[in-house]
Amino acid sequence: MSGFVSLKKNVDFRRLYRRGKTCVTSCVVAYALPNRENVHRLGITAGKKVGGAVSRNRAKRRIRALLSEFLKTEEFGGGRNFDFVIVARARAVNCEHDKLKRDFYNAMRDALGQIK
RNA sequence: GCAAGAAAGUGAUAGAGUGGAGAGAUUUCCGACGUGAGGAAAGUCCGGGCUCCAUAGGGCAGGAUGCAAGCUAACGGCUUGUGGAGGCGACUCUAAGGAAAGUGCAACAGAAAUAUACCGCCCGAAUUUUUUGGGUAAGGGUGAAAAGGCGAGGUAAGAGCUCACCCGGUGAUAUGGCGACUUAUCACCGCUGUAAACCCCAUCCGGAGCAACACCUGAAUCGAAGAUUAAGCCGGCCCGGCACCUUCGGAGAUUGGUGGCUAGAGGCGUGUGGCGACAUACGUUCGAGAUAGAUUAUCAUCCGCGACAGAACCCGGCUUACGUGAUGCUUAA
Repeated sequence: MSGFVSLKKNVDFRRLYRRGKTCVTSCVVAYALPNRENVHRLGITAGKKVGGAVSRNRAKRRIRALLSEFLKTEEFGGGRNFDFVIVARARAVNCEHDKLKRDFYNAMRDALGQIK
């Protein structure tokens, strides 16, 4: 995995919700903000609306896999490091992979585009 | 009807964890095992281990349990039985002590709900349409429930008022059984239901939990000692004081790390004992232990088209959820 660590503290989540650049799609909500660390950091939120423990774990796994894929693509230039918070919505559990991937990529492009 | 069990497979690409080496939050390389989610991991309803705290002994309060004998580390669990209920049957269900210790409650209906008299029946009185005093609980009607049932005697009419038989209860004796209980005889009684109302009786129960607990690191801070003048502050300088630095000791925070942590009241097989739960001997077998939390993502193929659902200290149960396929024995037609 081309590296990121997990975002743990509630303070960090609140900072992203308040100041981060955001984009909403039907499957996910993405927040992004450049950080001063030398790694990317990722926090995933899957609330009770998503489902039970099985559903929530599945949503988190799908999103984590997509992000590691995304960080390796050409269009993500690199250079700076970012904090991400991805909120999983109920559809992220069972929808088609293509749709989730399209939504996720759109959300990330949009959020990162706002920063640049 | 019962019992016991399964909980899709294969391949490709990418990734994760674990071990080692470099590197030093990220990351690079190498290797191994083919390694890894449940029957309920769930609900957190009981019980136990383990840890810390409390504890002379006893009682009250509070809570739990409630047919018997057994099994078990223990249990509110399980086994085998007893009584009761259901089913043609295989079989299933049962929170099953006490209402004859006391208190409470019993809507509506009904005359009356633990004590009574609306209609009726009988006797008397007045009036002769009826009214009124008394007796009675056979009959009517109400209700979830109405004074044990039926027959005879008895009576003005009736009534366990008396008697025979039956039904039920309590007690005593005897029979069989370790026991719950069973069967029989005798005596007394005829008493509404409700204890998942209070209550009574018997038995049991200290509290909190792995975010327990132990250790390491040691921020601000306190005390003591020391050291440097080239270096901060106090006035121009020295001394001195404060701060800084070093050492020792105290106290130890949010955070962080390590242990606790997984081989166990374990699984499987065979033998022995037991109707059985289970016990025991021997043999054999095993390996998630994460810490924002891994145990996958995507595609292909296949078919029966994939239910309920995600370990968090560990075990024994209970309860609840669950698509499909399939096994054995038995019952009825």
